[in-house]
Amino acid sequence: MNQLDFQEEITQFADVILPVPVPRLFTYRIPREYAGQIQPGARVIVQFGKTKVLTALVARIHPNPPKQYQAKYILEVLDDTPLVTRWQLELFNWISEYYLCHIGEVMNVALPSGLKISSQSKVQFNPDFEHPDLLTAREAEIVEEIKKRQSLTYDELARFADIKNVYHLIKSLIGKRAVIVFEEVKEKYTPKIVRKLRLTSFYADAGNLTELIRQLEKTPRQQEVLLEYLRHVPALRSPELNAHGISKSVFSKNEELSDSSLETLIKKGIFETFDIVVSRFAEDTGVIASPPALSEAQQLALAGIVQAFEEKDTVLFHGVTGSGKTEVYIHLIEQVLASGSQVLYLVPEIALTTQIVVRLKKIFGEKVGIYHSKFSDNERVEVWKGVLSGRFQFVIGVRSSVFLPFDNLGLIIVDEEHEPSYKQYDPAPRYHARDTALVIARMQGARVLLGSATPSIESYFHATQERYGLVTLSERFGSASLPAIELLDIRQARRNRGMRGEFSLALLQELGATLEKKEQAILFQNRRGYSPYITCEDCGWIAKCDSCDVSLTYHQREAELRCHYCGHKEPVPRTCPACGSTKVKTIGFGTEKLEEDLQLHFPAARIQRMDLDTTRSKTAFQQMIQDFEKGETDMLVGTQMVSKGLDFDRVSLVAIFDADRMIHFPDFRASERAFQLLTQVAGRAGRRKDRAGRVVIQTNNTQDPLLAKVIHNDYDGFFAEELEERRQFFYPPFTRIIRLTTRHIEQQVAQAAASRLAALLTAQLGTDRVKGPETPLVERIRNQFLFDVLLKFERNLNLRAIKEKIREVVEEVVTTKDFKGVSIVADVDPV
DNA sequence: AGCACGCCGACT
DNA sequence: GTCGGCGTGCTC
Repeated sequence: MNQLDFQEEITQFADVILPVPVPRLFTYRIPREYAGQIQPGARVIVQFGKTKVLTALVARIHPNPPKQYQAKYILEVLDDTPLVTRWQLELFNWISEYYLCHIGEVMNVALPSGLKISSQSKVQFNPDFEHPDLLTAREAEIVEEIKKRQSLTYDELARFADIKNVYHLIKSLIGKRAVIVFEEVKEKYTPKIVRKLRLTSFYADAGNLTELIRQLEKTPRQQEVLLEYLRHVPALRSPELNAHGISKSVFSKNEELSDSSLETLIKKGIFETFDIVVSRFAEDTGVIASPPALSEAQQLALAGIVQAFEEKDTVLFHGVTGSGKTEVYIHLIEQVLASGSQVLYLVPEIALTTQIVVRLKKIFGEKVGIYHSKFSDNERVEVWKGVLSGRFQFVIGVRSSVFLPFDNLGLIIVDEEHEPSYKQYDPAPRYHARDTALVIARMQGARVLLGSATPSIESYFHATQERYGLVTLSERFGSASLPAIELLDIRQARRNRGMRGEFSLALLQELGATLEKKEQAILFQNRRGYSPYITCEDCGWIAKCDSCDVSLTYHQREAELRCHYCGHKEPVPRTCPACGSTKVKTIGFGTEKLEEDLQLHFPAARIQRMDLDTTRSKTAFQQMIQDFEKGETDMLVGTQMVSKGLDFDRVSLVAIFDADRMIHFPDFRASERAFQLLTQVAGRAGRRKDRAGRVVIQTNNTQDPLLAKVIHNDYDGFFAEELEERRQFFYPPFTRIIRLTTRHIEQQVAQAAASRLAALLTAQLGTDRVKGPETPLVERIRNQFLFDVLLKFERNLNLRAIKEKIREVVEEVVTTKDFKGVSIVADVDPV
């Protein structure tokens, strides 16, 4: 026996990642018939526990049988080539360590659910059931239902039987041989199949076809169908084209044509139908535009970036709003694609509108894949496979696209890198897509370009420390100028009777003038709904959520009160539930009220509201953008949605409400957020040179230093001051933060667990690094009380070992008897 | 997570 | 005795 044969005899084992929150890999035995065929990164089907069947991901293969237990066999192998690259496996590992989560949770978020098969336990009537007499009356009723519905999940059964724990019931029914349980496995990805139609090969011949047309004179309806087919497919001229046929739906949709005639032709053997698998992404017909010409300033920026990449792997591109960063990206992308490397272009969720996509598709055509949460799962699977096969060399996507199976990235662009929406909170992993991108780039030797008009303090700090390159573009494209920003003192206006509701007279005048000039306005209020409170004027009662510690927001259109934390809804009370008074009033205002008031002031204006509530449907957002672009909307009222990357030509006025609230939000990032948001919203105005833009900020404090910096577009001044604050109070970028949150139905238990956690951590890490426990801003959500323990670490400290300690301490606290039911969430680098 | 299993209190 | 709630611990 030579050595090769010998090796084949050795049983191999696979350590797999399971898509469940268990703390380590599990080892399965590879069946002989798959020996040598399974690679790391392939998916396999395994049984986990007594009944569950799951899709697992092979992390490594080795010949070492586990010593403590007998490994189960892998049931099936789904991929003969890796579905997940070795980089990704490495990345999963990094994320689970860095962000303190389980690797299975990473897998769960990374893979589109279409690539995960899982089983569900179901009960089914036993066809060999012999003794119905053994059943109780209630059981008989339940068995009848199971028989009627074929099969039921445990949940469905629990609901029908109206019991909480279904176990004893099933146990009894199985014992009486009335039912059997089985595992239903769902394959989720289904290829898109199109039914097509063509002439059978005999009639594809020109001579036979001509003869056929003549023969069909007698049956004009059938002839009509044939002629219609020939209009689409010139089979007479080119029999080859017939082989591709035509989508059958073209015919069934045409009401002029007789369906039955077509069916007759198929029966006669003249036409035949066949199925083909098609892509869900329309093949581009290749209308390729060339990259836009760059202005002199843009060229300089491009050259600066290319040069900076010579020395630094990461470059921060600080370009003012409207400076045309996208054009620079396009040239850079083109260069990288030409060199044969892949490109990932990350955008915040909302910016992924037709605006950018259409533009880039025109230039890069079929190479571009789009990855977006509003895509169906099948579409996501196709993008995944397209990246793997090389069809998509370039992907534009939201945060989760950092998980796509790239293996040769040359460039990652993180557009609007300051956007907090790059950080995921729920579910775990609580990863930051920008920071993850930096890690991927380091693994694959790619460059990262961070773009923003208002860089995050962290990124700009790294740039000033020369860890990143820095390229600045400080003029707007096409010699448009930055908008003039004006502060309107509403405190004074209120004294002088200069307010009409939430609008100052000065603002109303500006809005009127904008309408008159047939220009557009954007009104920004970062709060949705009609009003954040309703209250009783007589007794002071305020509508609050039953399960959260927040007031309910009044939504007028739905006539509802809603909790923005747990989603709870209830009808609006006509009278005060506490004292019966009818004087129930709204306090404060959201976008819905602004919209209503605006319409009263300008009855003829076409007004659109854009917030979470009006953009729920897949197309609503795009429709609004299109209407606004075409000038079919005069005024757009919205939340921060209107601040992100939208590019409209005709906006000459931007109005900002409630700026003070943003600035004084109790969070160390409030100033940064406010500066970014205000600057970004302001930047929507005057993006073309023939229309100067104006921005009006209504404020109670015209002397606010932050507003002064927004007005003068003084990023450097803002940065210097903010950095000094952060240094003084020991906040990022000088420290790294890990926030641990305890949760429990009882306040005392949550607090006690947090205290214990803090004490244990203090013992390990020292008093300086542990802060708390403290109550978070909202101290109860979904009936659970929350407490925070904040850990702060010096920037240059290696946290690897410390994070292991944290894991242990958390484990210790949640398994303590007194803290039963306490859950602890770890958020690394919270935003 | 999701499931099996066993303990225990309530109720016929 | 039996039924159903609830807590616990394990999963290769």
